[in-house]
Amino acid sequence: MLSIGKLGRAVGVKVPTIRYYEQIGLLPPPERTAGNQRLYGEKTLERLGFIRHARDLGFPLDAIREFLRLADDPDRSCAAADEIARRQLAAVNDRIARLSSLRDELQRMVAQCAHGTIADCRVIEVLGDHAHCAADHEPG
Amino acid sequence: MLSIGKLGRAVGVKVPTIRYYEQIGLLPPPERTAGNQRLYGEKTLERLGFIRHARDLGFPLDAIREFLRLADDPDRSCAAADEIARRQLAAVNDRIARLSSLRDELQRMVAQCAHGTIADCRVIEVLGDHAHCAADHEPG
DNA sequence: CTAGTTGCTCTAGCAGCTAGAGGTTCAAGG
DNA sequence: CCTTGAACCTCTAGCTGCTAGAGCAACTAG
Repeated sequence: MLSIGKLGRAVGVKVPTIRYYEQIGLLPPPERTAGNQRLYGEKTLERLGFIRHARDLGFPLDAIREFLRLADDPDRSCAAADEIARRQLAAVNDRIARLSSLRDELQRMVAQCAHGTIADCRVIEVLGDHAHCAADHEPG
Repeated sequence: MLSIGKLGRAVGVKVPTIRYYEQIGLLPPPERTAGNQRLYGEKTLERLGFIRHARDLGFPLDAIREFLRLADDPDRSCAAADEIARRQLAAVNDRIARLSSLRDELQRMVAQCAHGTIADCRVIEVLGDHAHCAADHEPG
């Protein structure tokens, strides 16, 4: 059995975060010692590892909650889990595309900076004037 | 002179957001009508356009605040603005790299889903077991 | 002139934690 | 066995960047 600190260190999640996950119902209320301190077993270690990993991958807590409900009921169809993963994949592709055009613009900004005074520097101007923008976002 | 609603529509920023920017000092307190309603001129339109554009590009408000301070004082060296842009560029490249490995893993997850029950589905398993993870994040 | 939209201020809420106060319990060393 | 200090407890408040709502005042079009 692990204390909350050891669990946190084992999984790479901070102690207040674990308590927060319990509070919002992602983790079940654990056993307690006689002195009211939390005690965790293997199952919670795995469950928290799953949560941490999914968070690293950018899944919002709501999606993780769905995953966990599915995992708690393994006879149900895989389609739901698949659908969540597909949705996340689409969102990630979208974010990559937006970030790529952002990167292009930043590179242009840095390249155009003449290393003189602001008056000569295009960084501010590029950011202020939409006409100089190569990104995919719309004006107005 | 523009009302707050017209300014918002012109720039693509919601009305409460404009008031919020004023509250945190990104926009100066504007003129008011006799009836206490905000009135904006060209300068604020440009300034808000700048902010909106920079937000779209993923700059945090603190970085934007820095940019605006520089723009308000155009005799200073460009180096600071350049430095901010470089920092942002590095951060963006980092985010793109992380998202790319995330995309790979999600694609793998989706490809491995057997469209059967959860018991056969690797989505949950891949997320739970770090050994199946090709991403660059560390366990523990 | 009146109706309907837009504006005002203020407070509270969202995600996903993080930090602090003020106190208790546990584990290690002597 | 006792002490010390780290780790734990609960509770509240704060962070970013807004968004939503209440309850009211002012502006604009017909």
